[in-house]
Amino acid sequence: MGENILGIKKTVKIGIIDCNNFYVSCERVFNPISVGKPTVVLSNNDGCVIARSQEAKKYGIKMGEPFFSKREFMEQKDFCIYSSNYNLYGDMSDRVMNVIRKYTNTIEVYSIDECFVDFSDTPDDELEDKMNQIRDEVKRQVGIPVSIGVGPNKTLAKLTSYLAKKTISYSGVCSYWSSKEFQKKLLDVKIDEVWGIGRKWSDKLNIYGYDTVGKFIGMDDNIIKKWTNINGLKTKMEILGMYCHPIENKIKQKKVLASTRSFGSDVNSFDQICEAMHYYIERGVKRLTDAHITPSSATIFLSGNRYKDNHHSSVYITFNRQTKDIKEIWSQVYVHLRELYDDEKVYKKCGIIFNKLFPEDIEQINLFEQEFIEIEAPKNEIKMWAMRQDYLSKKYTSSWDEIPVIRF
DNA sequence: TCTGGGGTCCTAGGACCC
DNA sequence: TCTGGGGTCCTAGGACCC
Repeated sequence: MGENILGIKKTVKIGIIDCNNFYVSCERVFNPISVGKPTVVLSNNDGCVIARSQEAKKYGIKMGEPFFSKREFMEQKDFCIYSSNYNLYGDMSDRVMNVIRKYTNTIEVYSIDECFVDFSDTPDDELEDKMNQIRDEVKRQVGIPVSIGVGPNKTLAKLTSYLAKKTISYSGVCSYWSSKEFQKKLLDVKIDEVWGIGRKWSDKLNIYGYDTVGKFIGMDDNIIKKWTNINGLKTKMEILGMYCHPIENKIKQKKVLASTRSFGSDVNSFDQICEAMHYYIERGVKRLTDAHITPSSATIFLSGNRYKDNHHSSVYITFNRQTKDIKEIWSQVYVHLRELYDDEKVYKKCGIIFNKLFPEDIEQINLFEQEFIEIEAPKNEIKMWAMRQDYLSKKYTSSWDEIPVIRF
């Protein structure tokens, strides 16, 4: 190997390792009864489907489908249904990544269920062995099945992985260089399947007939730039074999941290909004503390049901100093929340987004620091806003009380 | 009456990702 | 009845400066 279909020399080998149906696979490790049965995992509030087993996909259950519209069908077909259990998934994700780290020094954890790795130093004739080893060891040690695609850049690694999954003979690992036939097939992939081309852009491209990878790379650069932005053009360049998106080996400093939730039911009381907002602040501060960062400003927002009365209001708050103190944050948030809240409206969601995050050892001095008037925290007793989780599995890996017990 | 040009910074909105 | 949450980045436009 060495050249791709367009005659460009290969210089790097980027792998994408992603967990198959990740949330479903996590549930199955601890609930083997679900293996072989159609299985889904639901979003917060048991709102919509966010993960599906192969069996569920065969029944036509779509990603993002509202649960209520398919609930009866799923019960009839004896589906296994789970509320999302992020404690479990986060922990399983760490375990998967740690196994992969034994095989490579260059890894970018791209999301909870996938990572990019650099295989450039692996000789061509050892690559497939190595990919198989990783896949087997993750399965053996963590119990999660993964797929691996490798190509000259991230976009082509993703495309390789996508196409391989659609191919029956595929056994979990696949290389861009495995055959010229394979590379030709990439040109027929629908444009909306390409990493970096989302719904809005693919709609526009489809209207003008640029509906496949092959047609997209034939487009004029300036047109692409005009219809999308610089990243759309980078996507074309990567499909042509250029290397535009390097692997981010270091953990990136977060720029914002959001803590928000939809309510379990509609809310039209200020006291309940306060309870919810205070709770989200507590959760957000916990995550700020874990990440060793401190905010100096935040945006709070209140919004209605986006499928009914789609109202939204927000306010940007600069704290009197950089702070992680819940009382201090609450006292400043409360004043603005009071102003934002409208008695006439019904709310479905609220939250806080912390901005201007600094590492906790760097203190930003504010010359005009003011004292704050402390506002009492709301009493947590109504909880109409609390989210629904009717199908929650246990914290098998992160709570001593819920560790699975094996009986002989 | 006529009303520059170039630069930075900030924000809102909209696209993308999982 | 019931429709997720948490991110990043780009661009346009306004404020402000000289």
